[in-house]
Amino acid sequence: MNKSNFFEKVYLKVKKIPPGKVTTYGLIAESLETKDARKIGWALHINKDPKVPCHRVVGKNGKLADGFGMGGWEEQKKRLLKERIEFSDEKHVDLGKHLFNKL
DNA sequence: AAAGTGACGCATT
DNA sequence: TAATGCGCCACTT
Repeated sequence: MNKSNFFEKVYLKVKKIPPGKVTTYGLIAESLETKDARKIGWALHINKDPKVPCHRVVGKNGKLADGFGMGGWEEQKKRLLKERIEFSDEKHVDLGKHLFNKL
């Protein structure tokens, strides 16, 4: 049942993201003292916990994830828009205004 | 144990 | 600018 403590750490970080803010895989990876951003996305991919705002986690350049597990990046974008988060492109969040780097 | 996988990141072509 | 390759680290089979 417990995949690994690593996942919990990821979830913990993501859960700390306040509404209206976003963060990147790389930033979370650094917070966890690792270099692998892939693990972050992976942890969120298998995640089913609605308490984890995975839609607030984007790529380095604010890019949304193609493989979002609930309907694709379009669903993610919809949620972000709901939190007043602005987009610089269809698939890119405006990190300059909403980046949360105080994990 | 070895090989394969993965919602990324960065360098190079 | 876009596309491709390689690296990274933990998990699954």
